[in-house]
Amino acid sequence: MITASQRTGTAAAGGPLSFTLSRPAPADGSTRARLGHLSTPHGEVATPVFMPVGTNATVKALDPDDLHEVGAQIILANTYHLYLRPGHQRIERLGGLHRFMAWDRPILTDSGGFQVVSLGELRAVDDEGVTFRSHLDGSLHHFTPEHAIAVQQALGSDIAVCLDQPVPPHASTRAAVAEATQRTHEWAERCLAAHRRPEQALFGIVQGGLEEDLRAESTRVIASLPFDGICIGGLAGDETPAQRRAALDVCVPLLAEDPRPRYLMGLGSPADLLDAVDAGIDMFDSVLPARVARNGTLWLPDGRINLRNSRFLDDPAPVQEGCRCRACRSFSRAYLAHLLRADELLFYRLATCHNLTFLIDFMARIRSAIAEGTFPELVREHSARRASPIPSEGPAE
RNA sequence: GGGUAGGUUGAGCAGGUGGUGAGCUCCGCUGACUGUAGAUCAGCCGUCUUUCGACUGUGGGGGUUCGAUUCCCUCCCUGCCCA
Repeated sequence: MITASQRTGTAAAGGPLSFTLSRPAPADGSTRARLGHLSTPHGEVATPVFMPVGTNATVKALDPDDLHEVGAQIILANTYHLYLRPGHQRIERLGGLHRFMAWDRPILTDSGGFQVVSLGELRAVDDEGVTFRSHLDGSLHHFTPEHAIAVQQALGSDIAVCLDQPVPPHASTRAAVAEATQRTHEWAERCLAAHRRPEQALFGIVQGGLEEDLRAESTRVIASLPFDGICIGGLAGDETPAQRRAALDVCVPLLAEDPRPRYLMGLGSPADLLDAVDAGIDMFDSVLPARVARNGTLWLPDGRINLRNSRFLDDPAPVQEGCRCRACRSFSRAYLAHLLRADELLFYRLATCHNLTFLIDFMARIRSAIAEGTFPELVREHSARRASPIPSEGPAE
């Protein structure tokens, strides 16, 4: 086994990434929410943080200026996608991912582990690695933990992530979860061994499905390795919020004395983030706000609206009164509803700006509540709002 | 005026040469979306009905027939050609 002292460049050794807690979770146990500070080669990140997803070296529909305006502190890009196109070596030749996409702040690269699930029929897994059939041209690609690390090193992200094998919650037997989790652990060690870039942090991933003992074991195994941070994977599928919370309440207490950041992979609804911060999570990513925006749904403090609904065609109000985003500053719901129907490209940009601004501001609000010690009230306020019988039309406006 | 091709559910079409035309694509309406094979997908989209189902509907009117979108008569409308 590799220990922290054998690796250079880990958090413990004062390496590429330091994580300091400016406000730890309170001792009274009212919440596990905490305030932290990530320091990376490309700048500082206040946690809890939401990371917009830029799979193909772009957050769809936005450019870096938009991302700055929206308030993105760090974004995620995808190893698998960039490996297939345009190729990690090409990006390396062109000066690395930051330069390639003109993003000067931190980048976290996902390993491609999630594609083990999302690509469905297009892949096969064995102990050695994953065999993917490219979704672009059908060509076969063998992806090993070592390969996943090599690609991420070529991309030059601030934070790399281990190749893992998530298990989709539906139709997963305990035996399948156990096997995938065990494999994830073996791959974690191989990723550590393959990782050579002292300026790049590396996070390990906890799996274990919804099996409490496997989650706990996985947490202990991954936490015992000298990673710079701990990802919790496999919890953005079709499990219920209660199941997710239960899984987090297994993992996080085992990390209570652990100084490293905790990253819950793949969650992105406001309610999910609030609950997971309460459970002690520091980092998040999700395609949800951006995808949902492109498909016409915009988030509001009291719910959401679907701009496809005909009632917005005559609505002169901004999407959200008082919102600082460029959509709300200049345009009406009627205009956005028109752009959506007319299939105009501007819609995607404006809608994405709004939802990302909304979520990033929501995280800022969470951070200030933690700072002020009022986070439990914020949680209570939101759960009361959700339980309230007044909004009769479900989660709508 | 003559010739010719047509008129099908909001639009554009398919089909149908005497045996029950509600099929497609747009548009429209609604929903879904969580480490992006997603600016995507699903449902609905003549009327009534929660469903089952019933009814209406092939430009209008008439005729032949057990039965007409199909055959006949007549009228209307549209495109093109010729005057």
